[in-house]
Amino acid sequence: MIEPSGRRERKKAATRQKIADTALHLFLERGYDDVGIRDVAAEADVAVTTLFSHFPAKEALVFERDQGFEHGLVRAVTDRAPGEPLIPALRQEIHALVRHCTAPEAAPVRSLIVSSPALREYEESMRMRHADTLAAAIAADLGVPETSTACRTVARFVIDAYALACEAAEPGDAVDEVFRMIEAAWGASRLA
Amino acid sequence: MIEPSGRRERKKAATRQKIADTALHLFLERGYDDVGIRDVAAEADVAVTTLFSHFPAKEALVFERDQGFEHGLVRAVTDRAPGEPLIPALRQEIHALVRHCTAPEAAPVRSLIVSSPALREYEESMRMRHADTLAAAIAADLGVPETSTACRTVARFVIDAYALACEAAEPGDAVDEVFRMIEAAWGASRLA
DNA sequence: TTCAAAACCCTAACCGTTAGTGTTACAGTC
DNA sequence: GACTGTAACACTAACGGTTAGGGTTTTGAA
Repeated sequence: MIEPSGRRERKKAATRQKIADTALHLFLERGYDDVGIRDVAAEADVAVTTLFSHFPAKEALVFERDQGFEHGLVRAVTDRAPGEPLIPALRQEIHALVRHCTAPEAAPVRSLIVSSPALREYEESMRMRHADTLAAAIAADLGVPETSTACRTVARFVIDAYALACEAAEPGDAVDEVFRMIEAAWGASRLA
Repeated sequence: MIEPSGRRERKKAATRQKIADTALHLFLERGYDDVGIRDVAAEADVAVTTLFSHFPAKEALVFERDQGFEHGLVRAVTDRAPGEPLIPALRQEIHALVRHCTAPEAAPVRSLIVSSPALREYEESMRMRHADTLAAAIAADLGVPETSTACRTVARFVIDAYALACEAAEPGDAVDEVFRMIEAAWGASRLA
């Protein structure tokens, strides 16, 4: 109940930031597989255990900037104007997210991820959790049970749209193309 | 070019089988996390290095029986009667696969997988590779480039159908429901 | 018979991750 | 300002999956 004020919070955030920055820097410099956790910890001047108290796994160091992905999707559902249809709102959000991750300044990190199976797997598994969260948000918004197959399906499809577009030659066009398909799929479900 | 005849192949297969059987037995008995690779190797009476020359990772021991999943999907595309439409063929195949994995005798292995995050993640990542293979097969069948977004999309959707149905209360109904959506999505793509 | 390769074994390590056990620095209280 | 609980951090040592290095046996073929 007592929320810590000021310095302690800032120091913690600074430590976390320093670890993430150091890690990304080393990874980009020497490659993900050629930098060990012990290297990162040493360079960031923290103990290995401290590193793991801030991040659940080595891979998480790379996706530090990726916060807000899940939150953004949920908000696209919950915060949309009354009467605004679901799918276009999600389409717009996915457009934004895809632009963000295919931006030129994100290219080094992207190629880092693509070049490491461990990172690709980790990302995929993150996205699946996001799909579950999104499905729950959609179900809540529509007032149907969380286990609704249609909600879970469309949530997965939306995450697929993101993944496919990030790998496509023309990401923006890919989003539109996949979303035309999603729109049709949603129309064919009982909940449309 | 020279294919080894007989005994050597059989012995290798037998070793592989023995490792997989021993592993599954131990996992079901004591739980996935409470059985180490060294336990499995000792019980199967092989060296740890031998085990890893047969299986790429601990998780793979659990999915040994799962061979044919990918192959079945691809064959559903390539071996269908001339003129038979794509989606219903895939629907039928997914129905079969879902029945197989929700069958009562598969329940212990299923709950083993569900209860272990590592196994769930490994399965998810396997399925994604299957989606890529399926996408390539569909693209080849339709004579379009492998990078076709519509093909890659529908392949992912089909894999989603499998995953969603396996977790659904009524797997058969879930397959049908998701495939109604996929059918609509496919119809909305340029390739239909 | 001889030979190369395949399959296997053993040892020792690497690396991500965690448990156990302190130590320090801060926040709220007196 | 001293006191105290606790959050953040450190250190050591280990665990468990995985791999490298290097050797031995089995097998198929010349």
